[in-house]
Parts: sequence; structure tokens; C-alpha cells
Amino acid sequence: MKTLSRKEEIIKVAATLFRKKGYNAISMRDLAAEMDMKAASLYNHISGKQEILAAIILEVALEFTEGMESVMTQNSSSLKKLEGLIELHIDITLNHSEALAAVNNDWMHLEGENLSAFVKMRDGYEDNFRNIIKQGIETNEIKPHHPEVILFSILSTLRTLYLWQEKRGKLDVNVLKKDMVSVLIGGIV
Amino acid sequence: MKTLSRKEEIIKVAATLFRKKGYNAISMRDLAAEMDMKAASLYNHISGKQEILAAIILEVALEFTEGMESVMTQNSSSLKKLEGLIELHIDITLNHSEALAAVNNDWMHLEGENLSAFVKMRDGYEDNFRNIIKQGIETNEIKPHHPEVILFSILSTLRTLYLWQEKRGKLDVNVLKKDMVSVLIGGIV
DNA sequence: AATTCTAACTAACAACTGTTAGTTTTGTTC
DNA sequence: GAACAAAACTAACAGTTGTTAGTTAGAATT
Repeated sequence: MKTLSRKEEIIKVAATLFRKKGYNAISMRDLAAEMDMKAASLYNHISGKQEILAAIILEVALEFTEGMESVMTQNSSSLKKLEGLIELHIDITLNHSEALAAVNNDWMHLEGENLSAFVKMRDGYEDNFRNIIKQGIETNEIKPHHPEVILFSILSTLRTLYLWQEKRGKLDVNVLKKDMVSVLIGGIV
Repeated sequence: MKTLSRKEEIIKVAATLFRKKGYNAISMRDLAAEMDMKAASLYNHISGKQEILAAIILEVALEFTEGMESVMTQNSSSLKKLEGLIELHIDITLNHSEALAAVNNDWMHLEGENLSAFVKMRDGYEDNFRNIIKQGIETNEIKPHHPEVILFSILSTLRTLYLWQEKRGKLDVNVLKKDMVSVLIGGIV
């Protein structure tokens, strides 16, 4: 358990506040109050509100990008890669549960390079995901549905995993992974 | 094609603006500019910003509630009911694509009775959805997975259908419904 | 003991927020 | 054309926003 720098503390607290009401609904004074300081003091540690948002979102986006690369280079079937992606999402969600609300709902409030960097990573991630599905269909591992329907259905479930806070505690991580893979890939009937 | 009242116009335009950046990021002046008027003039038609948000969200919530009741009273198998719910979501999404962003992302900015009315409808809806799944498991129509996993997986896909704007145009509604039912219930393998 | 650094503070800024009051324009009805 | 209601307007309000400037207290380094 490493000790957080003051800057990291601010970013972490900000993520938990953003989670509940979103980036725009939280003021620097709200954040400062939660940190037991005055708003102006925050600027000894960060350059502005935008830097906080970028730090929260881009760190997670980078982890997804790296995780995807790792899955892509693994020499295995499309289904195994899909399984890997499901596990990737679950792992990241467990490690960054607060940040994921911002990644999903506040990314559009990123500005300039922060925004374009995020969109680029996100688009690239989706492309890779789609290609894995397409390949699975070509090799007859996956039923010949429209790839967009499959992509959308799996990805939207994985992206909203962070909302599943309370129930998660009751389920073991590995059980959750197994169930998730089974439901998303094998269906429910 | 009925002609909209000025109030309905305002609410509709507000929904499209809220969709892109969220409730808090859109000011009454932004909304007025999009309507080609001054912010103060909006108040000739609506009581305040909160009324707009409530109108957008509660109308859709009510449609979901009524749709659920209609499905619940239909005398059929659990799987058929699930199919009905999938179709319900697709129909509502097509008819209220702008409003659904607010329903998903801005409901927490509702206040007072608006908020409690929404939360009540939403919780009730989820309970009914869960019960249909549970019943399907009892009757062996559905694999004995943890009901929460199934509920979460299907519901999060349906709830984010509104994000699927561009691709949707290419697919016929009935094809989409069939594919969605097939993927969500039958899986992809 | 003197100096530098860190991290807090107070005070203030210009811009923006939702909203109200009062007024003027517009189009319809007698 | 007078009277009326609907719907726009201008001007202003009190509060909030992110941020900057300058200051100060305590700790670390010289």
C-alpha cells in the first residue's frame, strides 16, 4: 500500500465526486471541501480542473489500450481473445471503479489534445474488438450475426460494469468472470 | 405529423443539446440561442430548467413503466416476455433517441418529487425484469446463471442502445430486433 | 541562524449561472 | 381601429464558477 502524493489524493477524491454527479456538477470548491482545504490551495498541486479530468480518464484509457495489445498479440482463437477482453474489463473495473464513471460519461468534457488522444484510443480499441469478432465469424467460431450487433451488445455490458458496485461484493471475482463469459458468449438459454 | 407547441419545441431542442454534453453543461442561454430567442423568453413557456429535464425524463420513464406492465400481463413464457422487453426498448429508443441520453446520464439531476418518482419507476422496472428472469430459471427456460448477471448484461445493453445512432440507420428495425433477441438470448456461439 | 521549499491561506477577478421584473412587439378577435 | 393575449424583448439580480495574485506558517536544507 504505497502512500499517495497530495496530487494523487486530489485526483482520487475528484474521481469519487465526479462519479456521483458528473464533472460539471462538481466545483473546485466542492473538491477542496472534500479535501479539507480551500479551492485556491488545489492549484499548488494541479494546473486546473481539466488536468484532473484528463488524469482520471487517460490513465484508464491507456490501460485498456495496453490490455488490448496484449490480447491481440496472444496466439489463440477469437473466442479465447474475447474471453481475455471480458477479463480485462472486469480487472480494470475492479481497480478503477470510480474512474470508470468519468471514462464513460465525462470524456466529452476533455479539451484539445486530451480529447483527441482519448477518442483515438477509444476508436482504436473498438476497431480491434470488432476485428476479433469478424475473425471469429470467418472461422465459424461465432454465429454469423451482424458484427456490430455483437460488438455493441458485449461492449455496452462491459462498459457499464462499473455501475454494478453493490452486487459485486457478493460475488467472487473469478466466479464473476466465468459467469460473464458464459452469459455474454454462450447466451442464457 | 402534428405541429409542436412552443413548449414542446423547447423540450425537444433541450433534449438534443443535453445529449451531447449533459444537463449541467447546457445553460439556459445556450438553449435560448438554439431556439433563436433570449433566455428570459423561455420562461414564457416553462417554469425553469428543472421542468425541462423532468419533462424529458419522466415521459420516457412512464413509457417504460407502461410497456413493462403490458408485457407482465401477457400470458406467455418467460422467454417470450424477455423478447417483448427487448422489442420495447428498441421501440422506445427509436421514438425518443435524444431523450434517452438524459434518462441514462442526467436523471440524478432531477430534484424532489421528480427524482423520487423516477427512482421509484426505475427500481420497479428492474424488479419486474429480475422476476421474469428468475421465473425463467425456475421453469428451466433459462440456464441457471446468477439472475443478477443476466439482468445486468441484458439491461445494460438495452439501456445504451441510444448510443447506436449511426449504425442503426443501415439496419431495418425488424432485423435489428431479431438480431438483438438472438444475440442477447441465444448468445454468439 | 538564515534560507529555501512546500503547501496552506485570504482576497479578489471576470465571466457565467438561473431567474425575475417590467416593457415592447406581434398577431388575432371584436 | 381598439382591445387583448401571446410571446418576444431589455435590464438586472444574486449567487456560483474557475482561476490568479500575493501572503504566511511550518518544515527541510544550508
